[in-house]
Amino acid sequence: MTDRQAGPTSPKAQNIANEVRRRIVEREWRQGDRIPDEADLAIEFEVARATVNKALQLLADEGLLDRRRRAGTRVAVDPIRKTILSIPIVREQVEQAGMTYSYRVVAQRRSPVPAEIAARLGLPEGEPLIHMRAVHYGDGRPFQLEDRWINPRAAPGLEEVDFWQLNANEWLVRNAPYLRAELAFSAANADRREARLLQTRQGQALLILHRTTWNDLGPITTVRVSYQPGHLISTEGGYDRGNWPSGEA
Amino acid sequence: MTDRQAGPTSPKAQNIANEVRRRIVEREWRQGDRIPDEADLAIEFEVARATVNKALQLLADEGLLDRRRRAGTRVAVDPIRKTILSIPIVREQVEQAGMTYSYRVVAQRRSPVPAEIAARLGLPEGEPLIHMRAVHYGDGRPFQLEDRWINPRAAPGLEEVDFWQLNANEWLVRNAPYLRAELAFSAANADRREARLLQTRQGQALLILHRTTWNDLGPITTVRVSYQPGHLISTEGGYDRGNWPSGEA
DNA sequence: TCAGGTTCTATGTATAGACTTATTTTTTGA
DNA sequence: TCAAAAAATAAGTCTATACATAGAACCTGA
Repeated sequence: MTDRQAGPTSPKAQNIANEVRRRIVEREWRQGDRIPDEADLAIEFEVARATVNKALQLLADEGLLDRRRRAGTRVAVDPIRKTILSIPIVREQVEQAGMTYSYRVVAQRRSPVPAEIAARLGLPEGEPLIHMRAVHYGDGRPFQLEDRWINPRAAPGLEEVDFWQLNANEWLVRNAPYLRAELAFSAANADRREARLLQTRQGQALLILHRTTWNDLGPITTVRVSYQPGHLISTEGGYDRGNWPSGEA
Repeated sequence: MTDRQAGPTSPKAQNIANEVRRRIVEREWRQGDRIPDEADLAIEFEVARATVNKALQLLADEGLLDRRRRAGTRVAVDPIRKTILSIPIVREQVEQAGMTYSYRVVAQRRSPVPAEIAARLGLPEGEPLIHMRAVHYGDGRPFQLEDRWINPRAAPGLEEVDFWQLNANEWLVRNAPYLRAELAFSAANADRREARLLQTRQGQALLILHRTTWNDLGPITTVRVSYQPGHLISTEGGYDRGNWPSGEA
């Protein structure tokens, strides 16, 4: 009934997901509770079971629901905090902030990989990789610093590239798509070189991002990014794509 | 034909997604290229269009594909790095590391909210909130430190709780599910108090996590977590759920 | 030439029905 | 009593079909 008077079009699965969220937040359904099964909800909401399934899968992906075959669907006891984090390309990030982007390679050479990095990549120690250090600037002020190891065996076409001119990150992103990525955050005190390159003082706390990527040929690259002091990496909106219940606040 | 001999069962949509990934990584389909439309792929893979749609949506969510109505599907030019980050509950994290968890409240009182926090929460300055500081330990050694502001108006039942005994984080997680969350990372030098509580030296670089959550009643809580020196927060597996192509490496 | 409308097309979403599969529950039998 | 076998059930997946809709592409005609 009231077939559709909800103006702009509201995807049913979204609406159902929102309604379920509401019931959870409103504590009609409490943590650990079993909720009605898909078939029942399909009847209640007057939709096909597939639609309910889609909605509930969405919520399960968010960590709000636990679903198990035959056992049914329950409100997660520990609504794990899953967020989608997207690491933008530096240049875009800088330009989006209205600044002029520039890039400078500080060092680059082919060099046998040290033990620590080799372990991270799963390569034998001493394997010759390309090592480079570069600084990214916004309006001439240092924005981030990268210390990167690249495995030429996993990045065909790499040898021809002149990284003194081109941004390694962008070349890799555009030319060596990866299958798997690992990402980690930590903090470190700026050492003397970092302090100099980032134009800050030694000992300053820096946010560090480690990223390693692989394709089917093996590890492509591992990079340690040091951000300028005070930099914030943030994610927003706990939930993937999805409109909010109208009265969002 | 060859109806099903693929042993364990492989969800078709997953397989298609993997195959598309392979074609992208293998550079059969290059960044910016338009790929065949759903109908064609459905014919090629001998599945229903809905199945292709599911696979491609998955890849679009990962940021590997750009899809637009009528314009078709293209390989993303900047395969944005989207990762799912899940922040575990402290206690579980500690216990999973095989350590004994403990928790100590350092300070707690009702207090008018300072301007900075008020702004973050979208509340008027001076609103009386509950402010608390606590340390989480693993095997008696400080693991993380939290500095939290709680809005009792958004967390009914809060007044009765004795946070000197109970873990605020867990109580909130279990009793005040949120609709929206904001999360941010940064780094900071330990001040004198932090250094003392974390048993480290002043100036030590610390990884800081800020989290603020809302429900339909307004902001619930905002917390600043300082991790022990050297702590790493990592995410793994660039892709959501999804089996890997068999020869993953 | 170009603003405005029209057509067309690839994706977005929903549907009913079927079948699969993991698990729980129940039953059976030693 | 307890373990193994059988039944039941809820989610997981796929199919075929339908219609909606954004947005290119193509037409107009002034």
